[in-house]
Amino acid sequence: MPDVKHFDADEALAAVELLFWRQGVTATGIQDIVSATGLSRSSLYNAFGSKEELYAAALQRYLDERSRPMFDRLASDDRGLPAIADFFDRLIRLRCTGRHARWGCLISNAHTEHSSEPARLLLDQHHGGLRAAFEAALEVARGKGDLRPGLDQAGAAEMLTLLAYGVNLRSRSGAAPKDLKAGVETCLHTLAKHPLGF
Amino acid sequence: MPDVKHFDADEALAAVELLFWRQGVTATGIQDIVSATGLSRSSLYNAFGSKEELYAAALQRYLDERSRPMFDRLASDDRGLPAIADFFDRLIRLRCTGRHARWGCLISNAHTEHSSEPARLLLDQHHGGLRAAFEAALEVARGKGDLRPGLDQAGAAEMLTLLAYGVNLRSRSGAAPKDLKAGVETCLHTLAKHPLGF
DNA sequence: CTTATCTTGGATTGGTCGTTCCAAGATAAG
DNA sequence: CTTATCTTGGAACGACCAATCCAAGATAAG
Repeated sequence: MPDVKHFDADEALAAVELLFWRQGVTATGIQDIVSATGLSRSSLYNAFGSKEELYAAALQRYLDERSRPMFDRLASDDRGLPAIADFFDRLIRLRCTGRHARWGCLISNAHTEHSSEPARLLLDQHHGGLRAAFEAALEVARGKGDLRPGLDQAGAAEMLTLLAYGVNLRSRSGAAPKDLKAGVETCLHTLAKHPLGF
Repeated sequence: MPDVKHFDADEALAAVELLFWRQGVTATGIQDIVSATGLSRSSLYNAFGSKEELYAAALQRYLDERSRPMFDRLASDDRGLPAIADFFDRLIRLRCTGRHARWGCLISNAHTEHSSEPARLLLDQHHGGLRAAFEAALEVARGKGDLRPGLDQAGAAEMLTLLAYGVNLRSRSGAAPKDLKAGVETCLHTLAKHPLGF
């Protein structure tokens, strides 16, 4: 008896995610979403509820589909410091070139825009996830004896996380990749016991 | 013959600055500005032009009245590394406590919201100003022999600037001051030649 | 006071905001 | 096919958006 859904909810959410990512929540109207998804207002509200809920869903999708894979790759990379360097290389390339150049990071952007408590929790999750991934990579580096003696690993993980946010932010205003790279590379050099070969 | 202005333009701009700082541009309506300044729409548009121009003026005021004094203090502080540590101490206190707690930095926030080219130039000015101040402090530290040998000072200045943006961003979502401090302190320790006494 | 000029408040513009509602269309079980 | 249920598109809601305009008020020189 009951009718089934006539569209792919996640496909629609993916389109919404791109809108919020590029333009922000407040600058994105429901009409923009209707146009981008091809769905009607009714279907949208029926499937996702209010705009705020839609935003939260988009944040969640970004965290799961975009951030987490980056975190996991970093955390399971057994190279230590080179893994961290690789992470930042990819990050800067992602932020400065290609389809999403100058978009920044949806989660970083949300720090300025968010309002609801569920949204804020997602930001903390993102922060914790990235920080944990850095800690894992640092622990590997320590095992290899690559870390500067006396380094506070927890503090270093927090520092690297804040640095990543800085990269995300500045890239949105068109910061030069070479400047971002210079800042990151100096940071990595100060973590290492011996001069790095990259 | 001509009549004179009946209000203090900078006083009004200061109120507008606070609104944009706390709520962002898009979330702030002209009506909010009318209420906060006590001025009429006519006076507002007559004195400042469009909302976009008003935003640019607020950014400029923030840069001149809030950021620059911090930069100048840092650049003219002759202590070197302790000057940098002091800068971050003040920054974190400013961002996490008091009247503007959890507001972040208007310029950092603008990275997500800005649209016009004049606004973007102000962001670059801010970045360059802070970076130059860090470079000056690092140069002092080098003169004292406090810097780790082989450190790239330009890269370190860029790193510290990105770190400050990270602090600004995370503070808006209620990051714990102790976490921010931990990240900053580790960063400073890695810059120093010898263990720091603070 | 007269007069010329600028300032001011309030009404008003056309447009867009997020959201709701309802009738028409689509679907699948019986 | 009938029937019950869900989906869909489009109209409509009141509220607010940035911006403009104009008549009335305030001001200061002569």
